Amino acid sequence: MDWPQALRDRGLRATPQRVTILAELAGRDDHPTAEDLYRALRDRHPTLALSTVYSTLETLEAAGLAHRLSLGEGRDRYDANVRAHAHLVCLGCRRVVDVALAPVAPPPEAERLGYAYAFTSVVHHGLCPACRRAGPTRPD
Amino acid sequence: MDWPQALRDRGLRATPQRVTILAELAGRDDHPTAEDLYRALRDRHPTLALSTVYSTLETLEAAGLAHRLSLGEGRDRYDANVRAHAHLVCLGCRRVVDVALAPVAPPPEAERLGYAYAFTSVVHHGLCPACRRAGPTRPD
DNA sequence: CTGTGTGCAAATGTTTTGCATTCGC
DNA sequence: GCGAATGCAAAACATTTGCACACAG
Repeated sequence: MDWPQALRDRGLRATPQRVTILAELAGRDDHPTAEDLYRALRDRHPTLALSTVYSTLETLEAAGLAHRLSLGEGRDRYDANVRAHAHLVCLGCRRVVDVALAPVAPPPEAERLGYAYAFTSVVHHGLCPACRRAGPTRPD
Repeated sequence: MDWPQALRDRGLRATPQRVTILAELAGRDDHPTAEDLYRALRDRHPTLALSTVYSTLETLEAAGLAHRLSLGEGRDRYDANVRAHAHLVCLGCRRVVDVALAPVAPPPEAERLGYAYAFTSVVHHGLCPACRRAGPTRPD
């Protein structure tokens, strides 16, 4: 994938920081946080600032090149998978995997209340195999 | 509703703080944050501490008397409506309303990957009537 | 009485902001 | 060269924690 081009196509400047962050995010499927990305890129990019990671992620999200996930963990995760999909979160280890998104209808209230419906986000929860084994009794 | 009893039924001490917080939360449908509740109760309950609101909300959630909503606003909201329902969030003003929850199936990946499926949360997004009028062009 | 809950203050962790410097275009 | 992006440090927030005192059961 030509990340510099993808950036310019949306009218964004293709700075090395943006390209690196976008490539790193797109290259992993573990839904990293800003800090995760920062730590992963520090070696290759010693002058990279954490605040640049934050502002870049905000920019990427606004440009539709990344999605932000707020799962109630105190920090946000990011996802370069921009195709429609749902998430499956482990209640034990908090791992997040992308899963298929079944078609969702807007709620009847949307029309009744006069909302312009936009989209729906779906987050499934469960216990992953490893956590099932680790602690069979764990509601969390 | 007998809040002290509801608390004791779950094995919790019915302190005045808990009763007041639970009653306030149950009496509103705007999905307040911890700070919102704290500010609303301050007058009636001058010695109430914000940290008590936080710990009480955590306790109520663990007891199944409240739900926590993480909508990516930087702070969490709470909801005493414990019946299964979805949420509809306005992209403009961030207002949150409860809406009907259509039946959701666990994603096929849950079984395929060996997850013990638990539950799914559904958040719809749209523009409320007021925000549609205010700014017709506003992706957010 | 006893142990749990509260209040207060300080700490923590994430995200944001201000500003001078750098660099893509 | 110009204006947008970056890096760095400091600030702003939400939330958590430690601990002495208060109170529900």
